[in-house]
Amino acid sequence: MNSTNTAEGISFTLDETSGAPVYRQIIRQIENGVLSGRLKTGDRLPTIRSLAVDLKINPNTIAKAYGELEIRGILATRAGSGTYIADKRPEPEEDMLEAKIREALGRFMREMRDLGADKGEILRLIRAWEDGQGKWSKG
Amino acid sequence: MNSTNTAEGISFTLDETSGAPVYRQIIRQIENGVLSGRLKTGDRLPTIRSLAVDLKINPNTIAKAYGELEIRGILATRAGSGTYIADKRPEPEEDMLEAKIREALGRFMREMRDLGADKGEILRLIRAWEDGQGKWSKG
Amino acid sequence: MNSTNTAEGISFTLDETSGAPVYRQIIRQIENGVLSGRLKTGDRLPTIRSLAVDLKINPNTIAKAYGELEIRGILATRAGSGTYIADKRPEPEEDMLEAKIREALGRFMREMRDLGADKGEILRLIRAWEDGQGKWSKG
Amino acid sequence: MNSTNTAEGISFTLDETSGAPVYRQIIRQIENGVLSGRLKTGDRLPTIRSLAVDLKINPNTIAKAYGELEIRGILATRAGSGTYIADKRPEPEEDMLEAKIREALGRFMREMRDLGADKGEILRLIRAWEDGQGKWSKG
DNA sequence: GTGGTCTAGACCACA
DNA sequence: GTGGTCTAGACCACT
Repeated sequence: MNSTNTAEGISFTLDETSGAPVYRQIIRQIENGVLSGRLKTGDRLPTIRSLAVDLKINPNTIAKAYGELEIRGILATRAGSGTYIADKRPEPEEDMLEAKIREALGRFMREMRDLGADKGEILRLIRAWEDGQGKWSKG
Repeated sequence: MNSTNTAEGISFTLDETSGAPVYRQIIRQIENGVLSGRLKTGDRLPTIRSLAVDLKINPNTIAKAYGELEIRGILATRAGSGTYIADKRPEPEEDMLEAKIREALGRFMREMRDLGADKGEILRLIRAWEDGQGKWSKG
Repeated sequence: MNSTNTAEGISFTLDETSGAPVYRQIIRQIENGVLSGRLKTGDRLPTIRSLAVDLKINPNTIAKAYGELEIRGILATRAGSGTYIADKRPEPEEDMLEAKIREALGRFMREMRDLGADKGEILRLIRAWEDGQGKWSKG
Repeated sequence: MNSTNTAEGISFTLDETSGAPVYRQIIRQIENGVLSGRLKTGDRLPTIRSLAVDLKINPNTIAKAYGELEIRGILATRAGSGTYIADKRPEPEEDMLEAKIREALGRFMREMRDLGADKGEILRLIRAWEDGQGKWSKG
């Protein structure tokens, strides 16, 4: 389904099947990392070039994602040094996080229903889910 | 997050936040319905125009989704009558379904991890999930 | 009767009198080019916009033709780069080509019969046919 | 490729692959029959119903074709009796016929070129063409 | 500059 | 009233 990159406290996974723009997938994953607290002020992000190589996409696409997050004050670029999580982080933390979890859950339950899986089977699948199934272990 | 339509055995939900093209979201939901067996050969889909009104999008967008599925042999059109699930459905049923469930699960666990929810919390949230939270009841 | 475009190894001709949808005429000509071997894996097609200008039709119409062929695995799109004949081409080559030739011949003989031309006259006309009568020379 | 009907001096063949509207295919075949002289003033056409059954299409479609030809003075309907080739036939006979033959030839040569058949092969195929290959015999 | 998505709206073929 | 075709034009993703 995708390609994954792991580095400096965050790993990226692209879902090619969704049709969602790549730069937006990257933005969302950084946002989520910040919201959840896994990414903290001062943490360094992968360089544009290394990430481009790892995800096999054009550097401009990553630059666009980083650029937008910089505009929104979530990232800061120190020339010649790299890209970091900014000091000044937007306030609305806790609610945002809960809302995002709820949304992700809703999307998931909706899709599982469409695929014919009921609550029991979903619970069973998740219990059987192993950290390290490719994209759960690292980060 | 979205708008929903319910009719003739399938309901559609659009996720505006994902960035995924609307016509592709529709395609995926029909595919899933067919794979899971909820949509069967001969079932009639909502008309292009009625679905366009319900989802508040342009009819051409629905036509594009239906059109792609017709090219792929999943839908069949009877001019002046409507759009139906085709007789000739591709074979690879069971495996496809499992693969899609696994993929959806992977995407979900990945996103929940990014958001800082661990397996225990996920299980708790799903157990608390009520059918009828907007998108679970009908179908 | 039509407008013609020549570029990158394929030329397009639209027949306005037939009533056949323009996008389907384009599809058929690309299919034929692939079947006959004149179009090979990796060959680049005219850009949507340039072809639209040449044929004096709307770019969306070309996009629709290319799109259908992409769904069927005959074309591949590289965003920002162009549209190409796909690697993975369906197998049934030889039979398909013969069948298409037979069909075209049948259509033609049928139409000539309706128009009152017998076999002798048809042979005479074809022998007199000159390469370069507008649509025979290039390629 | 099609379905065929034979009756009262004209046989109809529908080409489903072309995408050309059915009613227009019918019109063209009647026009051609008249132009070539095979259909003469007073000749009776198949009834709408019988033709609809034979070609497996909706009677309205045939009614539309007959109706348009009636407007153009090529057909005449005698209530309760049937549809006939009209007395008053449009003048531009000879040139029209030649032009149509030339066009059909051009289309055919163009398509054969696309399919990779050269003049020699075309001549060979036509010489081998047998009356009675399904659509050449009757009428 | 490449293709992709979506809208709005007109007109056609068919049942 | 159903879907199909085409246009014009806006905006986006990606190279």
